[in-house]
Amino acid sequence: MATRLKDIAQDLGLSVVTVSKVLRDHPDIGAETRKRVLKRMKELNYHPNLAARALVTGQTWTLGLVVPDLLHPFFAEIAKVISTEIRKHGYSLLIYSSDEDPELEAQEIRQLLARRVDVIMVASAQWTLESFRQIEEQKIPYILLDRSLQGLEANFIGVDDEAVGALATEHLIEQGCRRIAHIRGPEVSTAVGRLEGYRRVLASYNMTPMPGHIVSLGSSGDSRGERGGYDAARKLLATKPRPDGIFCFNDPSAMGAMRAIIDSGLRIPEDLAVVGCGNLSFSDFLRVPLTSVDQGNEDIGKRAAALALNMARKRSPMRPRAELIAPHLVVRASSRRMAPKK
Amino acid sequence: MATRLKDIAQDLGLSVVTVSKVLRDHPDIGAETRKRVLKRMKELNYHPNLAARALVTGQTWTLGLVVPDLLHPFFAEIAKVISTEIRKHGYSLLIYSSDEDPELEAQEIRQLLARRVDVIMVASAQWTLESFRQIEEQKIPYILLDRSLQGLEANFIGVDDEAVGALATEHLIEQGCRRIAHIRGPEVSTAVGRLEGYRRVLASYNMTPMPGHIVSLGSSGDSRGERGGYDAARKLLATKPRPDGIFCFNDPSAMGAMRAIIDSGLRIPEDLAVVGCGNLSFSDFLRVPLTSVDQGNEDIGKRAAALALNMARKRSPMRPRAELIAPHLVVRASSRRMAPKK
DNA sequence: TTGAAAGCGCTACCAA
DNA sequence: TTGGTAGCGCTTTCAA
Repeated sequence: MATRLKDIAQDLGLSVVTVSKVLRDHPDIGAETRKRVLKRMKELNYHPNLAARALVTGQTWTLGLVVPDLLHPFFAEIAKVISTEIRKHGYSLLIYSSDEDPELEAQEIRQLLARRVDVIMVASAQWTLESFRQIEEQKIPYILLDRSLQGLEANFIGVDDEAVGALATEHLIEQGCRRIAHIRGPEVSTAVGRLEGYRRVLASYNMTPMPGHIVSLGSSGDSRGERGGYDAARKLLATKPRPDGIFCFNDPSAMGAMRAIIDSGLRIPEDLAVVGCGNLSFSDFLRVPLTSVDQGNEDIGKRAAALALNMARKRSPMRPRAELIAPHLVVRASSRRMAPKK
Repeated sequence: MATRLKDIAQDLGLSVVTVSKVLRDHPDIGAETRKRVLKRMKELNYHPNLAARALVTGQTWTLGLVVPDLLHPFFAEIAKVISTEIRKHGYSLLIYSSDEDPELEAQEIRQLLARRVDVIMVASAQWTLESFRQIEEQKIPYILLDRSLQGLEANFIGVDDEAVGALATEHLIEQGCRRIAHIRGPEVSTAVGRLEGYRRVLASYNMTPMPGHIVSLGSSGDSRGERGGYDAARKLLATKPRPDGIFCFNDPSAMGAMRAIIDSGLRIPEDLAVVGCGNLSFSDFLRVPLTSVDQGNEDIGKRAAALALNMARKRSPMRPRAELIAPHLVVRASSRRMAPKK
């Protein structure tokens, strides 16, 4: 059906090998021959069969990416950046969305193994290390994105989550908040780290979270956390004393929380200051523009792409390395209670 | 490196063929043999090499998707839904983000051809039909998503854009708007269709767009249209008479437009009603919750997946078919100027 | 500078 | 029920 090297070779009275060499810019080919071959390739609209090539070379020129939710702008951006960066070097990206389901994720990783991708990247919802042991067994290089796993010494690229929590909490304190609550995420490293940073800063100010002031984002399934943030904030608003500042695990949950606050007739930031994390592109357009910790989404994607390309080329495994990205705060109306200090 | 059929066959004193048959659940295999083989496969953590299989069968079990901007929630949702749907049937998805660049898109389509994916899906930023002629030449089935192309008789799945424009415009008229402006999108079928619907409804009410009341979203590069919407709205606000309603090409541009309106001290919807399109998940959380035309994102993804699976199986090409999805309006505060009629 | 032979891991076909 | 042979389209190696 599709044109093959053989067709071109026959047309031109050459051998398949010669044509193959032209295809790959092999040096020892006569200028005239090369020209003829290239011309014929163009005429026939020839595309080399990458599956066949992969079978011989062992390289698929394909990378794999598994994220928990491709619709979440954070992961969408990472996917987009990686895809764009690696394309420049001839690689393509298989993308899977695991829906935060460890079983689905494991299945997707198995797919990636069967497809012999050159590098696997995962933002994992996994509880166990089994999937990663399997990857290691096949000697396929892999990178953990955003979320690290206990007991797994692997390449990791993500934000410094403790710094995220610290930054947000410190900011709220500076804005005069004294009863700072936290809406925490699920049991993955990001949520744990942010909680840790929050606790650490409070402690350093001799403060301590009041009872009921750390509440969990329920796993509301498909949603990114808007619903969970709403519900969590309702709980917080019912506590006494009421918090005067909330650090939310991420921006969607912060959006939900802000809605709950506004619905209850309170003002942001006067009655309650809110800080999120992710600095999503629409933060500026919300009812109250949202202060958020920026985790350098694009940076994460770019570094992941660069590392992956590096690993795809190297045959010898390198020592796993963790790249922690420093977060920074973007202050907007949702937390601005003091005049900016100079 | 990785385990092969041959390894398992040797271990068990069987032929490769027999093992291969077990792998594919071929009926005529002894129960005992099957059990032994499966056991050994599990032990060795065997994954069939799909590249090798693809070479023989001509099927890659891979579908390709090209979108203009994976970070745009509309396309992110389509990508996610398709990926999720096809996985159930053993297919994986290669995703590319073309950045609205026809040249990049053409390149990505060429990649997909080289990779012999079973079906190609494209939300195209193309001006010419060349890429699609190439796809046709290779006899790879393809589906156009969201945007159709003039003169190309192809499978298409997307919203009925004229209906989108009509729905939005009619709604604004019902809300008492009399000078309805339109912020139109770039020169692709979606923008053209929505403009057409807008014009048609105005005409049916014996209205006509005032001079300067149709303004173009500039191509502000990477952005989804927030910036373009802002700039476009500024232009509209400077016209006399000023519009009292704006139908925006999509939600991001509507967000930008609303910001411009608020910045200029006008009220939404009292002074100016705004309607967007896309019904993105955060529409509810904006400064003024945004009325938007829902184009059935999930539905588009599901139908695309179903059609693609169908095409991947069939060897015989079917007649191209267009599936138009009927949009519906989601009314929120940004346009609600009248009490709901009963 | 060119090409013949071998083989990548798997499946299709047909014979035992 | 099992397996030998051939071959998918390409690259690698080595000889001409």
